Amino acid sequence: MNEKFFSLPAEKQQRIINAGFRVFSKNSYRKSPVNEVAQEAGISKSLLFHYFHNKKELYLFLWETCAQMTMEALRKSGCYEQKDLFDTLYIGVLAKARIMRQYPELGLFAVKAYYEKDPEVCLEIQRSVGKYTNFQANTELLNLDPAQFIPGLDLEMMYREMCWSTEGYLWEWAQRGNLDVDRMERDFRKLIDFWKSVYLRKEG
Amino acid sequence: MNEKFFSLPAEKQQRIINAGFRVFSKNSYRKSPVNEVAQEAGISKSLLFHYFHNKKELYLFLWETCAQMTMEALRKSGCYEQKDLFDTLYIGVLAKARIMRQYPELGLFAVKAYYEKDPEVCLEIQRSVGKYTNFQANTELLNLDPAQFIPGLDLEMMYREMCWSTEGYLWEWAQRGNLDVDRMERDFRKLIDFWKSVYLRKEG
DNA sequence: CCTCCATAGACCAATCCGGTCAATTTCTAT
DNA sequence: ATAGAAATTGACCGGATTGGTCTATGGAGG
Repeated sequence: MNEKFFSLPAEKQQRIINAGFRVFSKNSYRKSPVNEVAQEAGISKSLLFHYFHNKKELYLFLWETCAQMTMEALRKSGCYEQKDLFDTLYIGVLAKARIMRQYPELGLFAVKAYYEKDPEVCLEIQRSVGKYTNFQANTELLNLDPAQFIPGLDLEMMYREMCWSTEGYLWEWAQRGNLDVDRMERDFRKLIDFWKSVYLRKEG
Repeated sequence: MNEKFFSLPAEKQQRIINAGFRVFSKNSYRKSPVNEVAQEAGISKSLLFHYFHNKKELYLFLWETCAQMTMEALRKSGCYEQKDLFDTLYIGVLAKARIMRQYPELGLFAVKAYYEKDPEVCLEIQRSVGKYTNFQANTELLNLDPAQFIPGLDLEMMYREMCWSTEGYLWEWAQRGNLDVDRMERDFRKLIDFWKSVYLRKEG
């Protein structure tokens, strides 16, 4: 890719990246016209091809950017150093919300790219995933102290249930297409409080 | 549409409908080639156009079929007459599983069509939705007896959380693209048992 | 052998798509 | 002000795709 891209005013870079996320998250790789990306970004197709030699390069750049930004945001949010599961979760959500304010479709793009099956890019994506994948894992579970929770609770089930719920919530808004980040933050605060009220052992 | 379609052997009708669900659930209306539908159904494009005069008609037929089948399945499953929330839920899931065995992508198609924004079909879809929408509603909540549940439980939150979780679960599999219905039935059985163990007031 | 009719393949015109290029505008340094 | 470099664009191209049509084929029934 053309390194001059990074000399562009930040706002313009962001507009282009966002347009890419949006278009590629709505359609499969093959059915996402570069043209549309340019239009949404408010620039000409030629200019886009000036910064990225071809569609594939643009796509892979978006993916790499997406991965980098997510990891960076999570890392510096400090959510990994948290002791309490719900604190971890909440801080993670806040971090994600902060990204989504700048790049609303980043999350959707990530998932779509992760499951992309087009042979033109699929291999590269998977290879790149491999590099990062060691981290996250569900290390959280290891640190859980059963004494904190109501007796007999199936901790793994609880965790999976919470993940699904989160995905379901985000997906619902993604379909509608007009995710309101403030609203999301509030909803998640309530959701997490709900979980605490249900899963945590009552004090006393 | 050409009524002769209904004289086709059931298995062939089903194959065509399934191909339609699959293609239209993967891409937006505009980017779903009729060609692909025909191929996936194992027939020629010409034949498809023989039964449905144009793309729009095919699409709208699929939507109508999808809505009819879903409502019919839910109605005759008897899940609406259930008293217990979790029984209702479980029977509903079983009913949905039965549909998904015949039409794996029906659910995905439904959501995609519901949120479709293409002006060529969007209006008709919404009009059709209006006809059915009176039903479902969240009538379930009205029949809930708080005494059944653990004290202080936010019933509405619980219900929404369960919905999100369900959506999240289905979505995750949808992305992977290889939903195993048996597996789903088992997972949901476990999920519902988990909810019961957490939300229901302990006997005694 | 004739008649339907399900079915397919070739075809068509329009559009779309990735990508290029020459031209024009804008910025910068003198 | 002006030359030159860089940013940016609109026009363009060849090939693929798409919705849809038309004609041909092949088999079942009489």
